[in-house]
Amino acid sequence: MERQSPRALRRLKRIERENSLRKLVESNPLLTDEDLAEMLKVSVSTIRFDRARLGIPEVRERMREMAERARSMLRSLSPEEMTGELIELKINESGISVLETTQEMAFKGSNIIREIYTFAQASSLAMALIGSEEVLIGRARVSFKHPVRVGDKIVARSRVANRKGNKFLISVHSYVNDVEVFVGHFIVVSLGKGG
Amino acid sequence: MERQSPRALRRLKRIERENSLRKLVESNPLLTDEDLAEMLKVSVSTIRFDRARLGIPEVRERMREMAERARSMLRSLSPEEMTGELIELKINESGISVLETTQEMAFKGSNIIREIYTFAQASSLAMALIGSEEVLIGRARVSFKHPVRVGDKIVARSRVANRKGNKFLISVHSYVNDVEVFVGHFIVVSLGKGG
DNA sequence: GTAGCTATTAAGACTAAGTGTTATGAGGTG
DNA sequence: CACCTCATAACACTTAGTCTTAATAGCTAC
Repeated sequence: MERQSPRALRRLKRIERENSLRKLVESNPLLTDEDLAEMLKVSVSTIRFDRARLGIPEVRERMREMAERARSMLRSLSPEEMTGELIELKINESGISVLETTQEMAFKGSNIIREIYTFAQASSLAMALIGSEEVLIGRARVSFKHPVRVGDKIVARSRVANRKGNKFLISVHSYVNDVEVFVGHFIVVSLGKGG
Repeated sequence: MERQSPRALRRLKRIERENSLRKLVESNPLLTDEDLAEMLKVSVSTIRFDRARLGIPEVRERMREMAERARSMLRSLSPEEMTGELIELKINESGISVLETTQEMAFKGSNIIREIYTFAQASSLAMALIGSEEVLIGRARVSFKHPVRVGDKIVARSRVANRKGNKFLISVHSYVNDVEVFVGHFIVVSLGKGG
């Protein structure tokens, strides 16, 4: 183990530092060269050379990338958007919503959409049917008939099938190109007034 | 309608521009003063004065804010994190996951967690139980026993109740402080090998 | 009609967090 | 000794601002 020359050791030290640098930047892309220099106990110049070697862009560029990616991801992942767009709504009667699926909604390394999204669209549509602010899902019986793929546009149609007091039985059928991909029956409970 | 003095008209024009500015920046926070100046057909100086009046920070600050917010939101909203953390897993037998709930997971203006998250945690835990890459949910019967609130830590316990070929019946019970908040029965289908 | 107000534009000096290039020095090597 | 690698430093430049202070255009009020 003592066979390494001091020169090789110095090189090793540099490579080690570069690995740390990579990890640091990855875990927190908002660190400036100065921050990094302090953390790794080297000068700012060294950090700059390291970054150049590793092809890591400057903090502002990293920020810009994050902000941009965030803009598109937050769109597709925010509760507002993962539930689809309401295109028809008759309170206490029926409603239709459409969800455009994107890569972010798919299983990693696959183009199959996670069932959560189909469920989220259907359940939020069911809840929207009730003309009340405070609504909760009690039970649900759902069936995923057919896998949905990235790019598919899911059309969910729902209607109130039954009502007993503040409990609504709502059925939702979702389609992709007229193929039924999902059927769900939700029991939704309205807590506030107005339901 | 002709009663307005030219002076008042000029003021109106400015206020109108400031409204446009506000909207532009809100819809795309990554626009520089130069971009904005071009869009609104005024000089960069004017944009700077307007921003100062309106208290809109510079583009880099806006970027930083977005990037920062993105970091925390992506954490809580990304499929990886909205499904909780696996803390125990016996393939084809049983598993436990824990989900820490945050404000982002709640209904707007409320501290009640959207049912989707309980469902997402449970369904992904059910899928994780199967030792196969390609897994789909066939059916599910779920019951939301009790509302979950922001800050609650949901512990989901699941086990394989039955198996017929590549179809698994998996039950999941979720608790917050030993109170059962969710029960679900999932039929999960394994497509790949290894199940 | 000239002084004054408002909105806009411009100009000057400064900042952060870089870029890219070119020294300079410290340690070790052939 | 000359040479190499690595770390550091020094210098000029960039972007997208900051803050302050003019300068101008267009109208108004006395």
